[in-house]
Amino acid sequence: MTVRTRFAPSPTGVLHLGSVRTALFSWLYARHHGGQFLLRIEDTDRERSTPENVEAIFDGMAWLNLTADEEPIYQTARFDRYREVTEQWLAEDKAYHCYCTRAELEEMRERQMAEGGQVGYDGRCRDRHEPREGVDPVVRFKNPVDGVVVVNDAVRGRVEFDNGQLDDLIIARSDGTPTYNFCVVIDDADMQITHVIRGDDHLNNTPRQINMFAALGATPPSFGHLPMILGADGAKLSKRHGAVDIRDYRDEGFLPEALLNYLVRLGWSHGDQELFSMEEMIEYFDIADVNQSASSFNPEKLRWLNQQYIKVTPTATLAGEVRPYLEELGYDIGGGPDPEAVVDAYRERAETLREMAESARYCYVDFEEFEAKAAKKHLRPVILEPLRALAERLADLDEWSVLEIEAAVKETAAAHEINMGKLGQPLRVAVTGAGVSPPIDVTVCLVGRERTAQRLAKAIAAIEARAAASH
RNA sequence: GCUCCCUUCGUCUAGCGGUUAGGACUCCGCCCUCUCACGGCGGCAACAGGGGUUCGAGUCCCCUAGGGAGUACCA
Repeated sequence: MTVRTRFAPSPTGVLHLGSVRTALFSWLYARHHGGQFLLRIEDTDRERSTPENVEAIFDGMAWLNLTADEEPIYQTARFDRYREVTEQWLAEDKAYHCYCTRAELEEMRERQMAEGGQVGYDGRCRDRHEPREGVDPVVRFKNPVDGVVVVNDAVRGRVEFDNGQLDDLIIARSDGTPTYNFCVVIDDADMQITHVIRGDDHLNNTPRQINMFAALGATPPSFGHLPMILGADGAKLSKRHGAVDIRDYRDEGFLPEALLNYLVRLGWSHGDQELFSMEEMIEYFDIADVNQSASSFNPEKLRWLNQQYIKVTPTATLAGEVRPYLEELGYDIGGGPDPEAVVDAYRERAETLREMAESARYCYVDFEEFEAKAAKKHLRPVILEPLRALAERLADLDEWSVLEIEAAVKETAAAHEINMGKLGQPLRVAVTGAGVSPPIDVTVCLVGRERTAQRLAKAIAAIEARAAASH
């Protein structure tokens, strides 16, 4: 039997971290077993579903490269099918019309709550078929009244539910539209889904669904319920914990592989391994190795992982990835170094693409002022002569290369009998405006011959002014 | 309230009856070093509590506590 999994998001919200991990696990499971991974848009809630959210889902999945093997299924396109089953169940006495009003249901719930027992529909319309004036009925599924439903969950193990605890759920609203639990069952059956991997929050729905599979005369798929992802503080993941929308992570400069690598380790592990290529994930992933407990989202570790990926991504690829960020920051790329050079200089000192682009600002944009603290410490009169000599030396360089620049700095320092650091830091502040940058030869090379000359002149003038002021 | 799920360093996790309880992120030292990083080395830090079972329990069972989910004409 070919494995078929599905990811079934509801476009009532954007694609977020937790959904993505669910999608990833489903995708990995299918890939691991050489099966198919499908996408289904659960848009039966027409009030809250939006085309923008549908777009956000496709967009996110495409960015992450979590490709589906067949065209996506839209539940709204399948209303005829759902109606067909509803009619059939009504005819077979597997479902019934319920004429209870919302007020009546509310009252029942309150009474049950007050009595301290279980809360749920009591089935009062099971044997009351006559219509009631002014009430559009809902259709309820006749859940078995006794016996137990056993869920052999791939991650939880055997879980039993008493049918007595389950009530007759609504499968069609009074306006005729079908509801979630019902659609899921029909779709999973029709799509021939073999393995349902979904969030923990659905574990309680599973016994009802299994009962409906039976009513349909279909074999239920295997189930695997994933633990939740919590925010860093252990509370439910929300906006408070930073980005929720998966696209925000792209905007911040995370690489899709890094995000996926981070997510795969939330609730799953393969010994002590932290870094997984997509091939390795597919090869090693097993639903049986999935944890049973919820895990907290740790932004620091995601950042660390992202850097691990930045470090090994080929230069040309990475340059292509940072380009949009450089542009977004308004840099004139043509008027500065090749992004490939920036990428190689910064791959070991940036955790995100955005950070990388921001750090490289001085390569493309002239600064007005030297950073006060750095200037005070490094742009001092003592360094005036060496800096002048270096400026001259640099201006005369035949070739503007890291090697030539390195030699120029070293020889100038030696000629003035000072350490590399004594000259390097002032030079760094002069050409970048601040005290932190890649190795000085690389930095100067990045800044370019012209800007280096201008900025050195500016620094020298600043030091001269400072010297004059102190006299 | 009722039903179901969960519980190893701050966080992610390894562990599958006998371990000095391992790794990763974070943090702190040291080394490397022209700054920042990277890298290397070292350090801080955990079996929720209580009962059993067993020669022996982080590992098996029960209870308690604490988290979470569901209990919608949401998905």
